Amino acid sequence: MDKHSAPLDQVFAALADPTRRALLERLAAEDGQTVSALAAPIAMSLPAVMKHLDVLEGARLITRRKTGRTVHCRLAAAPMEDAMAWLARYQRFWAESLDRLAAIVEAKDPT
Amino acid sequence: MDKHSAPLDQVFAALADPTRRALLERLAAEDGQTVSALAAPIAMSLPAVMKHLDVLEGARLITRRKTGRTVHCRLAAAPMEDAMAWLARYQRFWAESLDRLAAIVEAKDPT
DNA sequence: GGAATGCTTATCCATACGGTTTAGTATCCG
DNA sequence: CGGATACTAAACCGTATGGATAAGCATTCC
Repeated sequence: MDKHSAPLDQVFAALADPTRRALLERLAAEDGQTVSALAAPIAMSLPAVMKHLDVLEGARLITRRKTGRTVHCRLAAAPMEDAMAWLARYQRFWAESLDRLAAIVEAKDPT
Repeated sequence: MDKHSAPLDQVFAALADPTRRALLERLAAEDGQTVSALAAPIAMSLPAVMKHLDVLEGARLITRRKTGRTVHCRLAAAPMEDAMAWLARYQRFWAESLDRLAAIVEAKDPT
């Protein structure tokens, strides 16, 4: 189940940057965009965007394929599944705190 | 809904370190542990652990309360909900690829 | 009061990160 | 062939990160 995944370290680190999250969102909206198409709307030099793509590829969140002189990027969301699985183990804690809050509210107002 | 949350940047960055994830896991197992109790099993200086706790507190993933000379840490999982919400938007992409795989398998074996 | 405990602060260090500019390599077009 | 296009590589820079030590407070205990 983690053949397509990268260490959580790299996945979470990759997701910690807003530019990189934006790149993923753009690929989610339209997959297979070229490097320069992705870079165009970003107020940043091409090499800087390249480095972000390197990080995303390192975390296996995208794949790149060169055809001719253009490189197309594809979203590879699989590692996010592991990240979500990790987070899901804590779901009960925020749910629980809501329950506790409800209990407190209930106790304060015994109708 | 994000009153208790920190920017995704900080949450994901906090989660990107294995020491910090381990600290969260330990608090999930037993909440309210003291700083030194948390630090004890970690092969690292106390100040180093302190800095990790600072990062976790900065991401609002824990809270600290001092009583006497001991400080107790409590898990505050709420920001994880935002992180999961962000990831959840991509769930269809990994689900989709599984569907595709299923379709391929099915096509290859037309019984 | 004095010593031990529990945490914090300060300083320092090496490496990683996020950005820049400049230069280089393919590839396509005319 | 020559030039434009699309990306890549290299060098550099400031700041942040993750670690270490050493010293500094409070607080509790004897």
